[in-house]
Amino acid sequence: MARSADAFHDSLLNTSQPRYMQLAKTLVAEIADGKYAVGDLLPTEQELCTQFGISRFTAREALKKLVQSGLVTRQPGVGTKVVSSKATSAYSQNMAGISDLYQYATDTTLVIEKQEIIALTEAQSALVEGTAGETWLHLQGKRFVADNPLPICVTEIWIHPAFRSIRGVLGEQHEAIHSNIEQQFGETIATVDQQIDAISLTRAHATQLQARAGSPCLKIVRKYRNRKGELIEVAVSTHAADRYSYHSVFNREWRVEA
Amino acid sequence: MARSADAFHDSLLNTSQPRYMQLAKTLVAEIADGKYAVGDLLPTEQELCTQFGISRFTAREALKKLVQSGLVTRQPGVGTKVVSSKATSAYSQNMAGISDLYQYATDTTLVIEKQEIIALTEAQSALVEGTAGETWLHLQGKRFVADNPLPICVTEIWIHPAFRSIRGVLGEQHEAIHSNIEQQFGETIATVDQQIDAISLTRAHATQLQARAGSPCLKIVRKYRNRKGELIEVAVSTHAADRYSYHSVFNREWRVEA
DNA sequence: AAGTGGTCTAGACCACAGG
DNA sequence: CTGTGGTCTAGACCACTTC
Repeated sequence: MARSADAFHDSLLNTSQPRYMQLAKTLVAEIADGKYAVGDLLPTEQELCTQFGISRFTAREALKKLVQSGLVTRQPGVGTKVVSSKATSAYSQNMAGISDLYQYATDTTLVIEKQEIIALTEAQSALVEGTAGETWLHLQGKRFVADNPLPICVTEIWIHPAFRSIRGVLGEQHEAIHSNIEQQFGETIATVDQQIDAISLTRAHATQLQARAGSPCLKIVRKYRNRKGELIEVAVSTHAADRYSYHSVFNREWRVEA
Repeated sequence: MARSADAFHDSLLNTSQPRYMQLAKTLVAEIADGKYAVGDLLPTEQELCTQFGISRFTAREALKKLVQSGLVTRQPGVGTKVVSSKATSAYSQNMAGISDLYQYATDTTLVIEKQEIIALTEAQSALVEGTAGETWLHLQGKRFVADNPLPICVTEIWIHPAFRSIRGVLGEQHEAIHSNIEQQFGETIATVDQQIDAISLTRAHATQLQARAGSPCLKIVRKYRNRKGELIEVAVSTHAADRYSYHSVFNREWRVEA
């Protein structure tokens, strides 16, 4: 314990990050290293306070991060129990956070077939929270997985006028479009909200997917926002039902409300 | 502002919930009512403190809830901006964690119409990760929302033999079945994994939902597990596409990254 | 310069689980 | 009973945005 506390205090020189985040990383590393095994109890809040010379608030903020990562569960009167030793469950289409969206983009291939700057129609302006007539960049393509020649979905993307000069988004993409925006413009995606619906395949989409018109499909709309809440990109994906399935895992939070 | 603050103080008599949660619900309601429109700034933390007579800690905890719900974004030097009013025609469920599953169960009504103990078929044993012949409790029902007489989904539930003696799960349910299991048996649900697919409505389901057979629908399979990873309950819900929409928000800071 | 949210401290009381 | 985590207060300093 003394060793990790020393390492922690050394890291306090790094002012780039808040203390609770540094403590969270320290604990994550210790769990990954096996210092605390699955089923073990982490030090209590009080112990963390004295060991690391921090207030209870800071210790709790750090422990919150572990709970949100699904590494530990907490219970009044019991303590903080380790339930998993790895922060991220690398594989499988597991949507637990933004990072999984990046992973998804590298695991699959998006082929952009059309790229044009368009003036928003009324309907489109409602979707992208803009005003009709604004000139957004509109992309259209299909997403493929591994060897399968059949696309898993057709994707339409709208990009805010400020980023419509984005380069290199025609043809095969092996990383996310929003990742491109982040790199080329220094913009950061802070939140993504998505909505999933079941709809009938339109004739046009059916042709592109080589599926039967009217068959069920998953329509996923993802809106990418910066930390100001401004809409940077909207992606609408229409998935052939038998080629795609959405999966996610939730871990118990610190609080249960009735 | 005086009215909402008064209503808030009245609700303080309700000790069933912490203050920050009550404040969060108050703000969510005010956003839904249009008191704050999309693009507006919410009161600052300082204003909330004085208006509601709470400390900054409590105000911040409440605002965190709104951020997690994707309703607002926050920025130092600027304020708390509304980015969504959560107003949709069809019932839209927001899933950010397990607690939202409890909330969903209390916001809607599940009517269980059939309850029987069955021996697993081969197909069922694969679904519930048991062996054929095991005797699980099988429930069947429909879920309703508010005044709408049309159900939003039909639900089938399988419960592990250890908990098949569960009581009070026939008729109208206003809390989650897994919540019942937790209370009656002291078992704790630690993780939930769910899978979402689009399928065609079978004739039987179409009749129950009073919808058209063959129309698209969302099929959601949720598996509830305890801390040991053992499967406690499996719920399969088939949603009429035009009555239900799945929504979730990812925030950048949800994960601890090394 | 003024005000915002982000971080942090040092206290406090509570419900709950365990011996 | 003691100790746990959950909630809450009243302060404080900071980086940042906006004027």
